[in-house]
Amino acid sequence: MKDLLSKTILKWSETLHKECLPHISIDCVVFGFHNNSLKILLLELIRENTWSLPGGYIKKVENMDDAAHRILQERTGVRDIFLNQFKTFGKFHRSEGFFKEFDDSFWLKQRFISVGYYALIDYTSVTVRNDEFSHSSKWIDVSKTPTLMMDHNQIFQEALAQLRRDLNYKPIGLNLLPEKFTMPELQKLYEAILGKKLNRGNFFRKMKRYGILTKLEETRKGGAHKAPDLYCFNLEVYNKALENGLQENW
Amino acid sequence: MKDLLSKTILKWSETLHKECLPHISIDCVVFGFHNNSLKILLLELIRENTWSLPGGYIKKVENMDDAAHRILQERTGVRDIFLNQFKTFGKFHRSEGFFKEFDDSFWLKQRFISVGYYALIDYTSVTVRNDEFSHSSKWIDVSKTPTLMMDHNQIFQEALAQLRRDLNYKPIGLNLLPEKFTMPELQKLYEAILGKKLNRGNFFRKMKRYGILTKLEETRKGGAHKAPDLYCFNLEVYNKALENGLQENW
DNA sequence: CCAAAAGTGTTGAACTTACACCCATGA
DNA sequence: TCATGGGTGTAAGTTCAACACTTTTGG
Repeated sequence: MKDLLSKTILKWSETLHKECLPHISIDCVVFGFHNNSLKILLLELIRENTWSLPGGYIKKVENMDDAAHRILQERTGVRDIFLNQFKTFGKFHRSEGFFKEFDDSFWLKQRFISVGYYALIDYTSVTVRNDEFSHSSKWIDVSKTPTLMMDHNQIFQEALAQLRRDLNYKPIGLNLLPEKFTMPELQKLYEAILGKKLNRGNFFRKMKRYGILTKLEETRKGGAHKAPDLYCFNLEVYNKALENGLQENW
Repeated sequence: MKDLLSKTILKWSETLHKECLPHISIDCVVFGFHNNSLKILLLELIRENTWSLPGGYIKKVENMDDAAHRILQERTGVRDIFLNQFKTFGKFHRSEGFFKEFDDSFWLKQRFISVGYYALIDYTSVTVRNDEFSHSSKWIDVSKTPTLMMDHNQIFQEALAQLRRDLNYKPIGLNLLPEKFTMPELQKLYEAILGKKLNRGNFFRKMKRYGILTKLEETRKGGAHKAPDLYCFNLEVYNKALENGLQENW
């Protein structure tokens, strides 16, 4: 076991042991929206063909939610990320296999219970940074995710399911889109999350009825066709509406 | 610090240290339904006026979900409890205060991140057992909960909120009611969870439309008035219906 | 001019809410 | 007989799905 990943983990073991709580980790499913499709941020580890969700550990004197924010800020450069804790994964064997051939003294080989968060990020505001464990970070379409390490595929699937359930209860559009967006973009986002086509006219009317959008004076110039109107969210109405949830049936 | 609670904790410290994962605990909000009102199971600790949610720790070689089941089985005697993990609580200061005056060597004084589960139990099938830390266990109406230790009031509130959201997605009636029940009982359960009155005729029609109930030949004799019909759930239809959720609007 | 975007109209079905009314029946 | 439970009727209002039609406008 002398590959680069092993060496890197060994190097970090002592620091992690000193600073972080043992047995508890955080895994993040970071959603972004680009080119009309929903994507998640995946890391390719410095060991070949090993994909992982971004994650990290909780410092001994740090709130758990703060740890999740810190982990993602280090990774994406974005402050004030919208984060939602959705489930904690605690199977005894969940990381078995992955660290099999590592030395038992490796801090990362201990049993971990992992708290899952999903994050919503405006794709355009992210500059991904790699760390010592990962040589590349990529946005991957949710329908084309590769096999991930440990139980990360399951964690991702549960995050996506929760995202769907949360669509009418959390400011999902607000956090996945840039400040200004067009109606077709918003519709495509909803379609991507729900995994089905929606009727344009009805979608328009429904959004209008909610009253959560403010139509701006500007339009988006430069496209090949008619310039679509730009909208932004009316934060006051949006947040108030979410208290009781929007409509259920799509 | 020589009161009974301190002594008991000290006595258990070594065993817990050997057998359980540090820094991780489980707290359970156990819901039951009795006398037309929704109740939760609370423990009165052997220190006076200290109320707590039932909880415990995860063994080093045990799945987290199994730990939750074990903890509740020891407490209630019920196997196969319906359990739903709803949120994990990880504030750094969440247990601060409570163990302030305890010796630092106490295993329970370390920082804990607590995984919250809510449980649904048929009230009639429970025989509560106390343990060395609690001298009594009581079912308390959700609207009359006392002040609980640490952040347990918050944990309870979040469990109740999640229970409401889950009403159309989880077999909540099935797990809170005895096998056979009457339509007024089912309606009272829904009213208790949602915290509002529902129209009887419409409730009846809605349940009928779902097709999740099977009307039995028997009636419940012995009441002061007309004997109400007994129903049970049609498990096949019920489970299938829950896959996509029932209706939203109550 | 064309294709995309914006906006409106319509229709039937389904569902909700809020009543009211009738019948059955156990003690 | 009377309070409770069971069951149905109805009317108004809302929402949704599906479809079609018109208008606008950038390049």
